[in-house]
Amino acid sequence: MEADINLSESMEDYLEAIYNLIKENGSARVTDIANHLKIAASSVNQGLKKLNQEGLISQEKYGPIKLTESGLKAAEKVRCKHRMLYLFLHKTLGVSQESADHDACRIEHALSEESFSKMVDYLIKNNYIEEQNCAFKMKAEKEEPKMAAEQLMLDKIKVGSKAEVVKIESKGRLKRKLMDMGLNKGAKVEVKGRAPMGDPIEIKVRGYSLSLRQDEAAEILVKEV
Amino acid sequence: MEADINLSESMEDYLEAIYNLIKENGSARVTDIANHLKIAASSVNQGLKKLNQEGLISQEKYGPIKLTESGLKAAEKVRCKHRMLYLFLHKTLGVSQESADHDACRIEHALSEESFSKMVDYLIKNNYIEEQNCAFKMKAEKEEPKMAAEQLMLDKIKVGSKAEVVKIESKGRLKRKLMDMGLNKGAKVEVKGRAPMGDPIEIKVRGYSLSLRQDEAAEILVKEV
DNA sequence: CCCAATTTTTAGGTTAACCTAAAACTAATC
DNA sequence: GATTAGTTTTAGGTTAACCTAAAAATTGGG
Ligand SMILES: [Mn+2]
Ligand SMILES: [Mn+2]
Ligand SMILES: [Mn+2]
Ligand SMILES: [Mn+2]
Repeated sequence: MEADINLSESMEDYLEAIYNLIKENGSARVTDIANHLKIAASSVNQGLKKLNQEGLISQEKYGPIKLTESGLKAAEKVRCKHRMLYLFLHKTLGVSQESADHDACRIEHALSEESFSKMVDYLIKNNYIEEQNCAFKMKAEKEEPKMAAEQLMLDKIKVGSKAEVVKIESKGRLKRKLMDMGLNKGAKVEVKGRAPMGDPIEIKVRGYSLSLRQDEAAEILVKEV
Repeated sequence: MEADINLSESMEDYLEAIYNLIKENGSARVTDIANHLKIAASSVNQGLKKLNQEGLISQEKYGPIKLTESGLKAAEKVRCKHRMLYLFLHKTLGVSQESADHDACRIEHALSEESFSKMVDYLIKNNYIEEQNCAFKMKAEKEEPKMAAEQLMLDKIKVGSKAEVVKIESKGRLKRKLMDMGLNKGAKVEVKGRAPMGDPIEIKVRGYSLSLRQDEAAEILVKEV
């Protein structure tokens, strides 16, 4: 309900793609976005720079793409408009899935807040959606598909839980070291124990047992399994 | 139903504006279009050049802007989409007139043929429009507001009818002469008589009686009153 | 550690759609 | 006919959003 800086259609599409990719794959890479939107990777890269400047994503060179708070909000809004429009076109008007989806992704950028909220009302009244499921916030959605299995840093995982490595955030030597220990993307890890001050964390990876310092573990992005 | 060269959003808006202005004022001038779309006249001028190249309008330097056959078709399609969307947003969803109109003029460019025709079906079923009134051709519309009081050349006006000068198509000396005779824009004329071969046409303007050669009369665009 | 494959970034374009300012032209009056 | 006001066009920009090709960094094995 605040400022809501005017985003261009492209910027909205980038945000939506990032949101969807993170939800599906756990991460949104430049090439994934490029394939999704059918544009060159270098164009995506430029777009991301702008989103970064606007504070909608956080991106360090070669680093993973994350939505900031305001970026997430904006992405959800676009996605919600897209889904509303899709439902309306497909379910109410009987437009084919392909056309409905295609048109929805163009119209989503042109729908004012007023029209959007009136359309939500209409869809609720006609039982195509449930009240709390979409109304402007898509609350339920945040929990159900869970934004792709909760992502957090390895040092935050509680003892006994299992997780899968998504990305190693650090660079250079440390990254090398961690990867050489078998902490590659996709590797399954289990947190076996933690010393009193949290400092050496004991994990099991690919059968091996490993001790990690907390600051090392804090560099490893994982998703709970 | 044919080729339907891809028009950009801007080009569609130009065509729509031209169509509406001709209908309302009898002519579409560069400045009118510019005011209507809230852009600079020079930008409109550039846009018109492109439309001209595409064969959608016919435009000679400093001359009047006319829609060609295909331009008219394209303009009608855009206008029809605009009106459908407006009706849907305003009448069905209850969106305010301003928002409905504003959104309609953005969405009109994003609506596929399929979605458009399904929406027309929907509006017909819900009695917001009549079948032949809009279905893709807007037939009725062409006649009712009559594309602004039938425009034709003065030599085609039948004896006894009255008309109003819209534009003098010729240039230079002849135009000067005709204007000096009082045939300015807005002047009311009455065709009093015509010689056997149609040649000298007798008209009355601002009280005076005048004789015009047929080729002179053929340069004067008028609308019937 | 080193290498090849992949990914990301940079460098250097193009195009559509705008803009302002100034020039060229037209309209209407004196 | 000349003057002035208004309109249209040209000239010379800017910006967003793309592109291709090449450089730089990362990934995952050997
Ligand atoms: Mn979109
Ligand atoms: Mn979309
Ligand atoms: Mn429009
Ligand atoms: Mn419109």
